[in-house]
Amino acid sequence: MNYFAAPSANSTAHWLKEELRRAIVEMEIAPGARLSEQEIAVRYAVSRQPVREALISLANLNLVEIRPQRGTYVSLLSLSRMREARLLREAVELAIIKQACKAFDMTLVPEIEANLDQQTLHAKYGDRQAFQSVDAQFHNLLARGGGFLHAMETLNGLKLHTDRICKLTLTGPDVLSRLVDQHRGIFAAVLNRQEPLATELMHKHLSDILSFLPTVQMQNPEWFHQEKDAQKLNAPPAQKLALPPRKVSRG
Amino acid sequence: MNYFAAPSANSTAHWLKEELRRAIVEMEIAPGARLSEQEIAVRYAVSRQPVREALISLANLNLVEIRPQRGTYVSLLSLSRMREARLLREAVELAIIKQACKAFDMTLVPEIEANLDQQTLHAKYGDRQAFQSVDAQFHNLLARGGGFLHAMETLNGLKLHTDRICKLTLTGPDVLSRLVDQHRGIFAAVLNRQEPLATELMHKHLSDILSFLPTVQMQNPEWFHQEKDAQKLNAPPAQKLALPPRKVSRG
DNA sequence: AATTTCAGACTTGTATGGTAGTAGACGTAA
DNA sequence: TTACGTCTACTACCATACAAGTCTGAAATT
Repeated sequence: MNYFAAPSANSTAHWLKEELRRAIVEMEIAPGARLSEQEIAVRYAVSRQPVREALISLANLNLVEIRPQRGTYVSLLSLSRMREARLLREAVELAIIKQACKAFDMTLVPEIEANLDQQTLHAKYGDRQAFQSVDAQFHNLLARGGGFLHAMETLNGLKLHTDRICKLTLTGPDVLSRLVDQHRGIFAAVLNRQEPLATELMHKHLSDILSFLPTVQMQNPEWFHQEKDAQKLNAPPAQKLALPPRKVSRG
Repeated sequence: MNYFAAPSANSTAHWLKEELRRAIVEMEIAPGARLSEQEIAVRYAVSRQPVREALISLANLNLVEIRPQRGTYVSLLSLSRMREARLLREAVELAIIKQACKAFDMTLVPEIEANLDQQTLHAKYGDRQAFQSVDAQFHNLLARGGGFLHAMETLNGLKLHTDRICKLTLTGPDVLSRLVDQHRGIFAAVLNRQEPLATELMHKHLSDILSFLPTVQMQNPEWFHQEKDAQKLNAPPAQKLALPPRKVSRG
């Protein structure tokens, strides 16, 4: 049957797109780095065409920037984009939570509880990558429970802008388990139909996503777009906490 | 210079993508219609490769569906998608309006007023296509005024899902001029920093986008995904008003 | 008549050669 | 030293050829 066949889910182009997306979000390829079609083609032992198509899709996601006849580069991190994306994501998530509190699809409850258990586990062992994956799934499940079967596309599109920063800042079991607690609180509030509480918790949950942003930017200015901060737009307060000065190098 | 160079803005592929996007949104190509790479290539006198790349981008926008080795088809209209998109768009627009009421970039005021005048003109002459274009620009200007420089991407992505329906239902000067009045009201409320009024007006403005949807679906069921309406999700009340039974044919 | 098989005419996916445009090194001249 | 052409080695873009999967329909079989 294969009803939900993604566009050529088995094709080289699709596979490459996913692989490159992962590598970019995981910061294995630094923001601003060059991505030559030719080089990628030989590295993955495929022709240039699938590479090209993968890059086009990534450009549509704003993860790379194709400059014609010049080169293709991993998009730099943009403060204004991230702040906007965070704000818009909050708007979307709150709309979802509201609906979820009105009517929730109870058949999803077991799946969500299993998901929360996985979160706990990954947090315990500090497996950030696995946690982020399950975290995304949690938010998608909330959306589905609230009756939003397609919102995850918009949501994931917005999340993409902040995922790279989260990869850097979600370090250590303490940070992760704090997030799990927030998730459990939100889910409980939804099940209890406590809309004001649920929205308040979700707001708090999303608020400190960018707390560490200034620190990261300070330590790695070459990753960021230099932009006049004319647009403050809910600028997060500078965080004083120390951030591990990890530098990411290309594989 | 060319700082904001869109990815290959002059390329054949980009040009084709825009052309096909327009044709699909304007319903010149019916939902469900087949789009052969070969056929498009000969029609526009280009090779298959740029066509292919254009279709990939359109698939990323959910405007077409590529089924490997089978064919490429214009996406069907989906009730659930449209309802969700409308709801999410409202969430985003309200978030923007809130910010706009807090602090608005006054340098944009002349541009917006000029835009409103254009709306009035297009409405007067019943030029729906021009109106829709200027309408989109109005909402983008509001976003920019509120400090959102990138939100238009998310916004336009959500709008895409309902644009085809709006093309069918925005008929006649009376409907259009009503929308202009709503726009003027919203903008005035923003300038006067009347947040509750502004959000209320925006809510009303967006609420009846899908009013005519059941009628359209009744008259052209072949354009729609057949879906169990298990997800009612703010189902709009069936409208009794007569809709011109216009059938759209391929060019 | 009903079912299976198989050949062919499609479809999209991939590989590769060639083209036009860009950037940077280099030499030359002021 | 600085400014300005030229040349060369890149780049993404496009066209073409080939490969592989899918559907259709007619012919062979039951």
